Amino acid sequence: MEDQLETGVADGAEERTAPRKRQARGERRIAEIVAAAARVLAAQGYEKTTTNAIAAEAGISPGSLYQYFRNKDEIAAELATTYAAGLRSAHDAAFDLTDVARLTAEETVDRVIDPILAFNVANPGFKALHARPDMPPGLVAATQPIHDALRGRVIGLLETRFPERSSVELHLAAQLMIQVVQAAMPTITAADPGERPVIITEVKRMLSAYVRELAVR
Amino acid sequence: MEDQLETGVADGAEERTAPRKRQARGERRIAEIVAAAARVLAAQGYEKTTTNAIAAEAGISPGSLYQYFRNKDEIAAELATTYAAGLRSAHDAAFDLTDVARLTAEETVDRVIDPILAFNVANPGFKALHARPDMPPGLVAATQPIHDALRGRVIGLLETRFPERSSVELHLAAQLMIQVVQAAMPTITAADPGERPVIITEVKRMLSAYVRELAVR
Amino acid sequence: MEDQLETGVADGAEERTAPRKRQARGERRIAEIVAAAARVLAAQGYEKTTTNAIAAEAGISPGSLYQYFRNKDEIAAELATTYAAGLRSAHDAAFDLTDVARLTAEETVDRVIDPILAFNVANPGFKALHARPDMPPGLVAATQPIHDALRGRVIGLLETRFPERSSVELHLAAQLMIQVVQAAMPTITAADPGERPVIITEVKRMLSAYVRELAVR
Amino acid sequence: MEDQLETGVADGAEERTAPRKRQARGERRIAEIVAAAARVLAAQGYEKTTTNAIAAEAGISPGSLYQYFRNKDEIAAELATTYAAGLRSAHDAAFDLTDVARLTAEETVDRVIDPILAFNVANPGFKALHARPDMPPGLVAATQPIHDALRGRVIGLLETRFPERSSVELHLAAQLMIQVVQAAMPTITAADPGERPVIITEVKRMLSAYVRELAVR
DNA sequence: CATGAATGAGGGTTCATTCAT
DNA sequence: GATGAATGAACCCTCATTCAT
Repeated sequence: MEDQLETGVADGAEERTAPRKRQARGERRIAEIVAAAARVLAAQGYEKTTTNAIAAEAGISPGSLYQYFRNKDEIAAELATTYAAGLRSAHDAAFDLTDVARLTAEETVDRVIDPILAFNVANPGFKALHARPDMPPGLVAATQPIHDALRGRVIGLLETRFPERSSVELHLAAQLMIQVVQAAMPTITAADPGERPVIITEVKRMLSAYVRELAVR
Repeated sequence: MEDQLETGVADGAEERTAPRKRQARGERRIAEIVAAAARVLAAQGYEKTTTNAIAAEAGISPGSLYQYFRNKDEIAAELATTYAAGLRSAHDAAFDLTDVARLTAEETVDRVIDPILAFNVANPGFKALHARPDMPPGLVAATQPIHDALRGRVIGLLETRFPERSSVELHLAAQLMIQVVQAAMPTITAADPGERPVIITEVKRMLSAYVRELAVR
Repeated sequence: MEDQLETGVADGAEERTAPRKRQARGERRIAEIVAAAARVLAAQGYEKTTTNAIAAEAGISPGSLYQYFRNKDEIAAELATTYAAGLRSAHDAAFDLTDVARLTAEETVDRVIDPILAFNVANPGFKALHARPDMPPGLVAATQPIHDALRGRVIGLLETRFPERSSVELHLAAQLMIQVVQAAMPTITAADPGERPVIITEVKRMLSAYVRELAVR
Repeated sequence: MEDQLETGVADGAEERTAPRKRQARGERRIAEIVAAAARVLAAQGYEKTTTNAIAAEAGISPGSLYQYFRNKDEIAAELATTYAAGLRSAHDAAFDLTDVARLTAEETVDRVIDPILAFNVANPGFKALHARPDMPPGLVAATQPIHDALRGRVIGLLETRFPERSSVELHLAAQLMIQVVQAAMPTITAADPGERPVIITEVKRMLSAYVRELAVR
């Protein structure tokens, strides 16, 4: 899954000059650092994650970090961007809007939730980046794209499913649905793997009920 | 315990009041410190809250903090206890289990949520104390009572309303409902006060739908 | 043995006015504080002994300490003085210079050492007051009387026993003998009580050999 | 270990020296810090020695200390190790067990004491590291090797000289002899350099007498 | 570019001492 | 006098960041 972190990033800008290689190397380094940050973040949480620990995990010197990032928050921001991309492509794989109108509430919910769940489980550092009261402003800004991308997807799905509902309504609904999943995530990941389906089912029940309510509102 | 301090000093009326006054002063100080901590916590979040900042906010010296608390976590723990009590009494005012069985889903949800919402709005430091992956163990322990108390209330209400549901089911349902509210709280408090009712309504819709689903499951 | 701490201090100045009682109370307080200090010192060592701990042990408030002593060192100084007196009277009981000239080396050594050993064992706080490189100057000065008193006694004994030896020689010899005992004290007190006699015997052997050497020098 | 750091970097000569230089710099820094610690320790004693003072004395920042040592005790431990090595080699220079059996008591004593005396005079920080009741456990452990090494030497010498004595006896004798020297050290170093020989002679007399007693016991 | 030693402002906490009551 | 809350400088240590090599 850490591999994913590099996917979709370094391709597309294949120039053929000397700087290119350096550029490529730089991007690889950035990816390595970000992957290291993800690992440390997953293990320690945001506040207890030190830049030295990230550097050590990435196998480079502390000083080198600052060749690529101006400060700690910027690393987190880059990781957030990476996560946004990863989540986007995870959703891409599952999303197919062609027959959304015919989906049951349960199916709709599955389409929204399952990729999020899978992504959270596969990327344990993800949760350390969630909006929290004491997040530094820079990180808040950096985290925004993730949420925007995610919400955009869900809004798109809801719009297709409920064309009669207002944009504001769906915006709010999408946000709320996502928040519910994220709120339940710690409980899910902390639970015994065998117990997780029970919790997930409960979350889905709530969301399905909500989607149904949205239909008849 | 406090009484004991006064016992055995049978002579002199001022001997009886002096300790009480000091006692009272001590409790007032503790309350002041905790209130100051709540303010700083609300503004800065847990990790960025320094003991010096709490002391300054409370108008005392750093050393004085430690006359009343052994360390930073203990201050947070005391605040958590205070919040637990506040939340309990907020719920007490709203809770009346006598006719719960006749409640509609909407009414049930209101009973659960409204006190929580009001409490969160009134106590902006509350959110800084929520369980997070990188919380110090002492704070985790200190925060537990709040969650337990809250969940206990909600479980009690659900049990009365849905006697046919299993304890495990209701336990999970209660936890999930609370998580939803807490997850939506940042959005609510961050929103323009005029916009809040819309968001709150949406949250309640989701929960009401869930409660209804719980009834017919 | 703590009783001893009060002995020989408060008597001799028995005035009969109002201040007298207060004076007496003050001296009793001082004695209590000093005794408390001795206990804490014995348990914690000099550096780890806090004035608050002494106050608590004495059953008074920190502020009250400073009614009787200007600072921490002064308490230690007073304890040192008390110890000097105690040691003096301990020696008084054992010393009888009338027939010293006829004493064997072993007997001479016993006379010097036994009271010191007994005193050290009985007053576990004594060792915390010994001259050490990091002692505050005030305490150094305060400790001096103990050593002077002790050395004075031993010099007196040696002078009687070895009238032919120069004062400088005996001064040095006395100091050295005392140092040896003090140096061995931690080993003795730390040892299993059953093992102590073996160590003590060894110390005495060394000193006896030295005293004999002093005779034939 | 150090070698390993250089292995696997087969290209480039500067690649081979750079680590060595850095390594060397690190070891020099450690030595500087330890030397600074010795100076501060000599002047202030263990408890009053602050890490900031050591850093200042070493001409570095407080934080830099912790690049090389995990905490204050570890610095002391390193100094203790250094002292142990220094003392060992000081003894090595003076020790030659081949003809110990023929040594007079005086010569035996000289062999034991002279290196210790010289070492103490040359290393004024040494005394601050001696076992005391209130020493932090880490320092106790760190100091142990010094004493063990020293005692081992003396025991070895005594065993060669007095093969008929039991191991327990010699163990005790060695410890006592060392304690005597250490106990007399403050007096010696504090004394006017011109006066020192007199004191030293006296100490040696006592120990010689003891060694003689050991022979005829 | 890479290194990793160096920095130094704070962080939480302690404690001898003071002072209002 | 007695109290104990209050003080605040200082302690040990951390870590994001910089800089000489």
